[in-house]
Amino acid sequence: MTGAVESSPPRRTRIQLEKRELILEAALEVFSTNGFRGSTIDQIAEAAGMSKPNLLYYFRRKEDIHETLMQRLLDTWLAPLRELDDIGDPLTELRSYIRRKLEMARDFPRESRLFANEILQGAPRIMPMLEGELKTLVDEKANVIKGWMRAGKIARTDPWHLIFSIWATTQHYADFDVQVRAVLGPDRGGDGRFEDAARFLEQLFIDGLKPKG
Amino acid sequence: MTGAVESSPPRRTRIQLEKRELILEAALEVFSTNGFRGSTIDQIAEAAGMSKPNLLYYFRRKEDIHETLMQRLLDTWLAPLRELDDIGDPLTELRSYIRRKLEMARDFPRESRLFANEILQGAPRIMPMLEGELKTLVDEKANVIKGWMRAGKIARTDPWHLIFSIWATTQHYADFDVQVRAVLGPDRGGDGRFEDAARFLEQLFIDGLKPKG
DNA sequence: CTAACGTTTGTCCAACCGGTCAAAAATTTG
DNA sequence: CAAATTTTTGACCGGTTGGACAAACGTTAG
Repeated sequence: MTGAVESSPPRRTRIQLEKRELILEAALEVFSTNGFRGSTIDQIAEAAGMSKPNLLYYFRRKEDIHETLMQRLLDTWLAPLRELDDIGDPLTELRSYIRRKLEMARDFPRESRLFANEILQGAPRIMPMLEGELKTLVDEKANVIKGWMRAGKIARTDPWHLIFSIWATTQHYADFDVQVRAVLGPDRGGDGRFEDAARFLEQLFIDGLKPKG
Repeated sequence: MTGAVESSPPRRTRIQLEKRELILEAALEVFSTNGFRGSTIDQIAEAAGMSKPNLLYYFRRKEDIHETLMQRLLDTWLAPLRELDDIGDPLTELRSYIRRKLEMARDFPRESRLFANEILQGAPRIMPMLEGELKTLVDEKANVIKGWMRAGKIARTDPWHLIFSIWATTQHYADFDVQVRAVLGPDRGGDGRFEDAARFLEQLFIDGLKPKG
C-alpha cells in the first residue's frame, strides 16, 4: 500500500538539508500545539521564516512534513524502552526507565504532544507501526518483566499494564502540562515540579512493586 | 472579558430542547475524534441528521456548541473527585476513587478525549476554570489526603502528584485507547482489558500507599 | 380559514487553505 | 565573466468552510 520504496535517497544540497531542518523544527512547534488539521502551511512557513511557496519547494505536501516528523519521533520515542534490559537489577532497571521517560517528557514536550495528538485522533497515520514495531517491542519487554516476576525480583502483576502506567504517568507531565501548572499554581508549578514528580513516581512504583518480605 | 451574563436563560420550546440535545450528542462524537478545528459544521449536522443552516438555527456559531459541550463536561468530569470524602477508610476511599475514574474512562471515552484535546492545545477555552474551580477542588482534596498521611493511614507522599497519577493512569485507557488495543492485540484488547486495568491499578496504588508495618 | 410563530432549507458569500506556476533572484559552475 | 542550476517569491486557482439570509414549510391558536 504505502510501500513506495525510496530506491535512492534524493541527493540534497547543504542548503536543502539546512532548510528542511528549519522547517521540521518549525512544524514540530506548530503541529504539536494545533494538531495536524489545526495547523496551516502558512503558520509553519512563518515560524520557519520563509514564504509558503518556498516551504513547498522543500516539502511538496503538508502531509510530507508531518510524516517525516513522525518517523523521526518514533525512533527517539521508543529508545528508553529499548534500553530496558535484563542485565541489571530489576528494580533499578525499572526505576531508571521511569526516570528516562520523565526526562523525555521534560525535555521533549512537543514531541510528546505531537504523538498524543496522533493517538487521540485514532492514529490514522501510524496504526501499522503500533500493531507492528511497537507491539513487538512491548511484548518482548513484557516477557523480560515476567521473568523478573517469576524470579521473585518484583511483585507479580500485569507487565503490559505496568508499561502503560509508566507511559501514562510520565507523559502526563508533557501532554497535560498546562493543567499541572494551573493546579500547582505559580509557587509549585515552576521548574521544580519535575523533581517532585520524579520523587513521587519512584515511591509509587517502587514501593508498589517491591516483593513482599 | 467573557463575562456576558445571560441575564435570563432563553425561553426554549420542546423541539428546541430536543434538537439541541441531538446536536450536542453529534458534536461530542465529531469533536472528540477530530478536535475543534478538525471538525466541520457539516459533519456535525450530518451526524445529527439535519442540514447545516438548520443546525445554525439552534447554535449560532460553531464555538457555541463547543462551549456548551465543555461546560457540561466539566461538571460530570470532576464529580468523582468531589465524592472523595473524609468519612470512610482512606485506602478504601482512594480505591473507589480510582475505580470511579476508570469507569468514566470506560463509559465516557468521548468526553475524556474532548477534554484531552482541549488541554493538549493549551486549554485556550477553559484556562480560567483550571486555575479557579479545578485548583480549588484539588487543593481541598489534597488537604484531606494530607490529613490521612499525618494520621498514618497512608504512606507520606505528594497528594497533588498522587491525584495527577490517578488521572493519568485512568484517562490513558480512554485517550490512548487505540494504542492500548494495538499493543494488547485482538486477544487481550477486548472488553476484558478494563478488568485487567482495574486489577493492576489497584495493586499498583494500594500496595504503594499502604503504610509500612 | 388565517394570521402568527416556529422550523427548515437552498442559495449565496467572503475568507481561508493547500497547492501550482512562471518568472525573478541568487548561487554555483566552468 | 557568462551559462547553468538552485532557490525564492508574487500571483493565482479550485475547493472547503463558517456563516448569512430570505423564502418556503409546518404548526398552532384564535
